[in-house]
Amino acid sequence: MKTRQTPVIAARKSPRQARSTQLVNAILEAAVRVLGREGARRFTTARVAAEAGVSVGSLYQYFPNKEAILFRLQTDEWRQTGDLLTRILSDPQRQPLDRLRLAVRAFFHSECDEAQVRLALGDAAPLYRQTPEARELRKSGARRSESFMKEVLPRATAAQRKIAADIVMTTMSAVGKTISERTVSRAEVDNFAQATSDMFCAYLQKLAQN
Amino acid sequence: MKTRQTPVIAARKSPRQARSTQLVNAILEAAVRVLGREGARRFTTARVAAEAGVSVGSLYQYFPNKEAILFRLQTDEWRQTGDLLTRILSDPQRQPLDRLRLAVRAFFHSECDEAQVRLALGDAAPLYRQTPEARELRKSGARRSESFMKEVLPRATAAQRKIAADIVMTTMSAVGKTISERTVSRAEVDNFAQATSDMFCAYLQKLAQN
Amino acid sequence: MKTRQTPVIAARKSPRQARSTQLVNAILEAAVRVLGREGARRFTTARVAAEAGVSVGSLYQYFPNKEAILFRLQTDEWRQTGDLLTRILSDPQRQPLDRLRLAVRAFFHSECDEAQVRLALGDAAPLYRQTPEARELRKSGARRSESFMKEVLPRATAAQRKIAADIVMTTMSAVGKTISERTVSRAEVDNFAQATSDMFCAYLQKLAQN
Amino acid sequence: MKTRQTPVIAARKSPRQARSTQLVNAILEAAVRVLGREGARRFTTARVAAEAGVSVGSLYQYFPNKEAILFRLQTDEWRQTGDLLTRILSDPQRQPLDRLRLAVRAFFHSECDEAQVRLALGDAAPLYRQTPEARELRKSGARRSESFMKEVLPRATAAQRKIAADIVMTTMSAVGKTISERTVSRAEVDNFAQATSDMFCAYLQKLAQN
DNA sequence: AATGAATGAGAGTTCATTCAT
DNA sequence: AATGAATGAACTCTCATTCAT
Repeated sequence: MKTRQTPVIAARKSPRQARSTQLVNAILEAAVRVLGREGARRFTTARVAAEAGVSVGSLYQYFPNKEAILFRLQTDEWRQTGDLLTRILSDPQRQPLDRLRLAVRAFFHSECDEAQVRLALGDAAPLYRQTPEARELRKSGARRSESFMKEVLPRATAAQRKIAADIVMTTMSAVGKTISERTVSRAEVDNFAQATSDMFCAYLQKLAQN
Repeated sequence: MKTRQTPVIAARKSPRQARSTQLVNAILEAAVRVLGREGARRFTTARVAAEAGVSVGSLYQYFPNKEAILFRLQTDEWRQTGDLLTRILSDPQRQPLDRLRLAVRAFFHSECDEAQVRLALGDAAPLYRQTPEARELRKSGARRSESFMKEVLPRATAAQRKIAADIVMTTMSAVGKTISERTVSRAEVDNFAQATSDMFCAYLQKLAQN
Repeated sequence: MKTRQTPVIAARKSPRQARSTQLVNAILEAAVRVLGREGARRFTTARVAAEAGVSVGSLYQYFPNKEAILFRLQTDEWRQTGDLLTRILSDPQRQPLDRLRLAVRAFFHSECDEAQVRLALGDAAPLYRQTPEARELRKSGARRSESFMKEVLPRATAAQRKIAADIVMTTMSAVGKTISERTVSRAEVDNFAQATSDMFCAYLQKLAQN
Repeated sequence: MKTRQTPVIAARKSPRQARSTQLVNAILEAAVRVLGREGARRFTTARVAAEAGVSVGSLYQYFPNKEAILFRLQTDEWRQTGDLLTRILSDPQRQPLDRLRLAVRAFFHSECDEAQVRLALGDAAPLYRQTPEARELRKSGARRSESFMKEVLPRATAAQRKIAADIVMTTMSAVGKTISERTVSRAEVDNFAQATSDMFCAYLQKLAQN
């Protein structure tokens, strides 16, 4: 048949039993390995199934299609990163801008871990982009970021905070992705995180003055 | 992406060369249309050839493989954008930071033109990423940007200027790509360009103070 | 993919050149052999291509999908039979009811030729039923039949002729198909044709009396 | 096809048998629904089992394979229709030809009920055609029909009656199937039944005269 | 008896590339 | 130089059936 326009990517069944969960995990781990080793182009259901030591049929019992696997991988990743950022940005022990610096650094490093997989996942983005779940995660990121801005820009209007939040988050994520694509050393990543944070801080301080 | 046009200098070439150039252009233009209309997934040599009114065989006479077409498209695009930025950033009539603001705006708008094609080209990136030409173009971008920084940060060290140039350019290009993926109005793009410029200016002014 | 709802079954290209025509014919003949030998269930594009001594790719150059092959086979068949019936039913040399008797006999025999293939084609009907072309052919059959009824029932109303035409044609085709499914001898087919004709004649004569 | 119901005699059976019967009926009812809703192409054991609220394994405990389900469905249907026809055709209260008219009408309407399922069942015919049971049912139909002909054609030879019975039954069933495939209104079905009966009566009356 | 996860052959279809004409 | 028919490996996904639990 025919190629589906908007692919269905919700997981096929909620793995209630331990066995299922194991299988799903085995598949996801295999997917990461295939993606890392072979790249997005050679990421096929057959290869993933073989790598997971599972039959294609079983794979399709848990994921309705190839996109669903990639989507799940990306979603898990986004959720993890989101949690990390939330934890850092809402730590009451530190000054807001210090938290921001830490967040940038942590985010950049997390992006650079398994850069190969991330790259491949990015390459596969056309397969899962524009799904409701992706939108939802973006929104929750926006909420987190705006609530952080309340602390940094207490006197700004909601609109001002919104744009500041948007620009900072967009920049962080876009730049993080870019540097993860250049294969760079930890030190270089730190430098980049430093510079990026400097830029954010300069910007936010200036906004706070007005 | 501006519509490709047969360059005037083609008239000077031998008939054979002129023919080739025409063909190559026809193919490139067709490729843009196919990419825009069908997306990266359905971008096939057969479709491009048909769209160009040319046989597959002829296509392969001018491009060794599918990737080469995409690469050429991206390269041309980068070159055009690079020229645009060079022109704006080196305009002696305006203050450096004003030039930067103009550059960001122009770049964002250029990224948002034919966003569909750009997205598709991005999706196709795995096919041409990491080629020497891509590297070369990045370097020349870096040079342009560093020379601009000499004007803005006259007292900074080369290393400082380098990192500032890097962060500004990386941010501009990554953010530009991101917003071109969200389908947004001209006004929103302007807002984003404004905010991004504010951030750059705040950062560079702070650096200039030290 | 995905299974297409209403399949596209128009032939992919009009075989202008002799080569193409040969190929198309080779494929159609191979299809008949596969259908006859393996049945509708095992009728696959791969098998047809192999039987035709052609690659799958070539097959798909001439037929957009599997259904199209079956549809073409059925269409050719219908057209042939339609021509045969038209020829017989409009022969001015014979009495109308004699023509009808001949038509029934010819039709039943034609149905019983290659009964195996016909059966398989019938089994495959769900794949091509309800296409515009199929409808068109049914309509042209109805026209032929109604014009024949003008001769047999000159004094009947259009509505009466229409229903007579419909019932006779429907019966002929339905019964023809049924007896081709029972594997029967030529003599038995003749007997059946005789009886069916008797029934038609009794009916039409009675109608003509009123 | 009437909705299947748990027969009253099930109460007399041992609990084990009752359970089996219930399960078999649940599966058969589910099969009808799947066939009607999804068509022959998508009629799968998994779907039937799910629809019946039963595991695939259980399904295979009662039916050796997919074909068996369809066969059973068709068989039941044939038996029901056969009973209906027997009842009508042997009613001593009415004239034979009136009974025939009633039988045709009842048969056509029964064929048109759940036409979707019947169509699907027909599409699935290759899976169960040519089984001994199918043959047996056809024979019993022939017997019923020949015994009816004894009343209508008392002076005809056995051979004459045989062929008359055959042609009438074949026509009725073939035409019934055909009109159930065209989606038509009750009124149209009545018209068709009327015309078909007229044809049968004209034929049989003529035969009776000789 | 009942379950339903697992299997894996097999289906339809696409497409980059070649090469005889 | 140009054509475009031909190739066939590769891909995604389905489903009848089995069998360990």
